[in-house]
Amino acid sequence: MSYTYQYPRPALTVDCVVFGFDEGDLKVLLIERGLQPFKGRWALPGGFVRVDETLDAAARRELQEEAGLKNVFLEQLYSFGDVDRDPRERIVSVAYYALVKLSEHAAKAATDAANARWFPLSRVPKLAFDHAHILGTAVERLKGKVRYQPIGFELLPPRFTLSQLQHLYEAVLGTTLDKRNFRKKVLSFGFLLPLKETQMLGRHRPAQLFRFDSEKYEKLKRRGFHFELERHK
Amino acid sequence: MSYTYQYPRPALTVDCVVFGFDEGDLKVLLIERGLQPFKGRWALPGGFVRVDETLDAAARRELQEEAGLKNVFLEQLYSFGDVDRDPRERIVSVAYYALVKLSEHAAKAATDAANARWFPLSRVPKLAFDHAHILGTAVERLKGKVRYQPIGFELLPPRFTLSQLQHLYEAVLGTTLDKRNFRKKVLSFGFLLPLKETQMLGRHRPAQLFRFDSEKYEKLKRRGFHFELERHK
DNA sequence: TTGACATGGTGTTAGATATACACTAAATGT
DNA sequence: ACATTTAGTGTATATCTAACACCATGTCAA
Repeated sequence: MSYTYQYPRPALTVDCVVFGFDEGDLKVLLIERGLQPFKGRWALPGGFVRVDETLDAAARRELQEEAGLKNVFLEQLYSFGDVDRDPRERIVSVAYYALVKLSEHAAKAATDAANARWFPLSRVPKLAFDHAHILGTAVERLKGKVRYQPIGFELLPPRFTLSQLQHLYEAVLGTTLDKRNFRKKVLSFGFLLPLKETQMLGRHRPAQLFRFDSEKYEKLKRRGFHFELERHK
Repeated sequence: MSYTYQYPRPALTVDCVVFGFDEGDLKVLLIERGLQPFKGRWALPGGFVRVDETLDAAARRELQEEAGLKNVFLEQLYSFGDVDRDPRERIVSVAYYALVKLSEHAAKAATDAANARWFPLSRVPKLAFDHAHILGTAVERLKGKVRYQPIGFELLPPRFTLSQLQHLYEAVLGTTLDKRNFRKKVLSFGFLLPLKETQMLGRHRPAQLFRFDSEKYEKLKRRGFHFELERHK
């Protein structure tokens, strides 16, 4: 079976930059390519867009198929259309970025796809195609976005400590933050719910656990509240 | 001549939201469709991506062909891929937005494309395809972007008064701003160069003209300066 | 020529927000 | 019990934001 058109058409793919956070490190999920071109190189999960699925659906399907990921935060990033970005033929790729709670998904991903691995951002290997460029764009976007939308919580377990939250922001923004000022600010927002439980890890004082109250956040947002953590520079 | 592929492929287009600013109004450039579908309806300028041109190049070519526009500020907006967004067949569109100095381009556009017209954002007619959705996305993006990047100047003549600048920001953000605070802030940035000339328009005191000093802005940016006008809300 | 009109241009103050900074608390392991 | 490690807390200062009113300079018409 084949399909014929009057004019030549670029092929259309989606590629996903999947971020996770663990042990104080921001990580990205990569797939080892089993086929040419770039056989053996690491690449972003992705694949061709089917003619009967939306772009978002294609991205979600690829995440499921290649990494065993479901129900993750997913947002379109940018479309990459350099003429020579794929050596085979003209391929335009719509890139997405996803945020996953590593605590929940690490196990699954390991079993579903033996050729998938998490890499700390500081130790990403040489990537196939223009994927290094896409990854760079995604990191920039994430940095910009965490400041004014509470998406950081998508990278943490459902229950987390304020220190975890602070370390996440420090990793994403590439800065260090003042503990007292950070706590004062995030608690002042009013959408962090202290739980009854605490977390004991290591030989030191246990930490209060919180969860992100998204209903409360939505309510605040509708009333004109605007999230903003750490202004630029 | 025809082109055959093993799997069906969506067609790929670019569409451009072209913004202009005039008489205190933010405007958008639309094209009246001469062919089915949506014959006679207004639509965003755009067209098919050729297999040997980048996405940016396709957007620039369409702006040139359909609206006589050259050398304008152009940035990718978002890619729209709903399955039924075009009644003919599956078409994915990479949307761009452009900012043009109406003072310079209004005349050209009028002659180059008889079926092109500027509409104030408040009087946009019913649009073809999902173009109303694309336009809405572009307006949101513009609103967000003017706050933290000095792109407003792309919509003004090379020499402008502070009142013009303020009215532009008021139109884009949909608010009113305090004149003294606004002037204090933009002048404090240090990239507005007062010119020797003034502008006399109407029977009142003439206004000082300024130009945007982009070299100075770039220098400041490299030193860690970060433009920010009117924080959210 | 004078006065009405229209827009241009200018500073200060009070309140809110951001920043800098150091010690005690509670658990564990030796 | 003490050494170690991370959790948790308040205040003072500097900076930024927001609110606010009047005079200046031109044109036009009476």
